[in-house]
Amino acid sequence: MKPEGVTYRHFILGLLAQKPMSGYDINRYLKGLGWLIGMPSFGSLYPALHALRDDGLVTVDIVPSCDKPARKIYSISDRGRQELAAWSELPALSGTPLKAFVMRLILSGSFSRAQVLVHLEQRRARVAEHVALMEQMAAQQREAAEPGHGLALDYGLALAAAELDWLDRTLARL
Amino acid sequence: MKPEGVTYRHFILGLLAQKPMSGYDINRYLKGLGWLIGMPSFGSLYPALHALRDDGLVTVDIVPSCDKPARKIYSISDRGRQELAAWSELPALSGTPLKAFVMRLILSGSFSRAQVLVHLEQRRARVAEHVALMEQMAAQQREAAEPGHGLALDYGLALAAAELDWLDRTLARL
DNA sequence: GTGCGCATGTAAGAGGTTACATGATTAA
DNA sequence: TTAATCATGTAACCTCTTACATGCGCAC
Repeated sequence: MKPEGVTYRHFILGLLAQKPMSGYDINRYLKGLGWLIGMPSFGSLYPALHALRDDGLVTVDIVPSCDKPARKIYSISDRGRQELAAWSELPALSGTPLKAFVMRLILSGSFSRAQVLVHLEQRRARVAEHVALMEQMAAQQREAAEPGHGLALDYGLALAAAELDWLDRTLARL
Repeated sequence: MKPEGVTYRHFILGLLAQKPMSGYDINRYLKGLGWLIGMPSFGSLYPALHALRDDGLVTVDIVPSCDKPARKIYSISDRGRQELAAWSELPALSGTPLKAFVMRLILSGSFSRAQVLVHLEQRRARVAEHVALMEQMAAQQREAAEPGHGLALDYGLALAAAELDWLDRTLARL
């Protein structure tokens, strides 16, 4: 399997593994989670659902309604579950690591406890790496006087510290 | 001017407003800032630079070198500065608010103090909104038992709290 | 002698957003 | 009557990533 950039394909598949939903349901379910990473618009949600159906990874139940358009409830299939399991083993190496991580976090209910721990530890290692990098940069250009850069580094370090803290607390709790 | 999704165009323009750089320089400059939002690859960096040049927003200085390929140092032009000023007034309404915010943060050296404060306050308001939304969702489904969703909300709230804290401290400091 | 840092660039393809189309119901 | 929620979908467009091409110098 290829590394594959941040796609909604497997993310949506994972959501359907938690419980059968329609496209509209998924959209609602994701409200409030999008502030960090942004969430798919209908223009990518519906086509993604169609693709999953065409590939046999999900099945559709059409629930007709008298007045409104028929709801289409998607459920994950056995092949879908296999694909999802394979995907969950892949390291999250994408261009926007935060996005990949948050997606896996949301899906963690479908993964084994061990798998979740691996993801959290991988993320911890990644963040720690970047903290080291940022501290190094901050030290290097103490008087380089690029004010925005300094502000951004400060912001990044603050968020990273909070994230490491959360990761440690969460790892301890499991 | 249209709202315009997250593009590197104005971001790169803003970086060149801080100091003249080559594409390779920009890439180096951005190392370490990418962990949150991801940073442009050469495949988008160089074409963006060419487009800015074609539109007369930047000028190029070719610095030949005996062995290595000639470096091309880009500098912002007056028209570029105008465009950048106009862009900085726009509210950051894109699909990935974090990305838009971090970009403006990095560029804050090119903005007026007042402008920076506006950006920080807008961000504060946004994050506070989402915190309210997340708390509401967390309260609603206390026993809904969607474990991943709960974990993601917890994560989101932790990061949001840290960000609000940073924003308040930074706003107070200016 | 293999890989990395320097330094620029192009082309194909993937993937997403925006805007549109449809249409009933309900609240301000 | 104007707007929002419910509910699905398509198509044009835009942008970015990936992979490639080139080529020197230096370190292991």
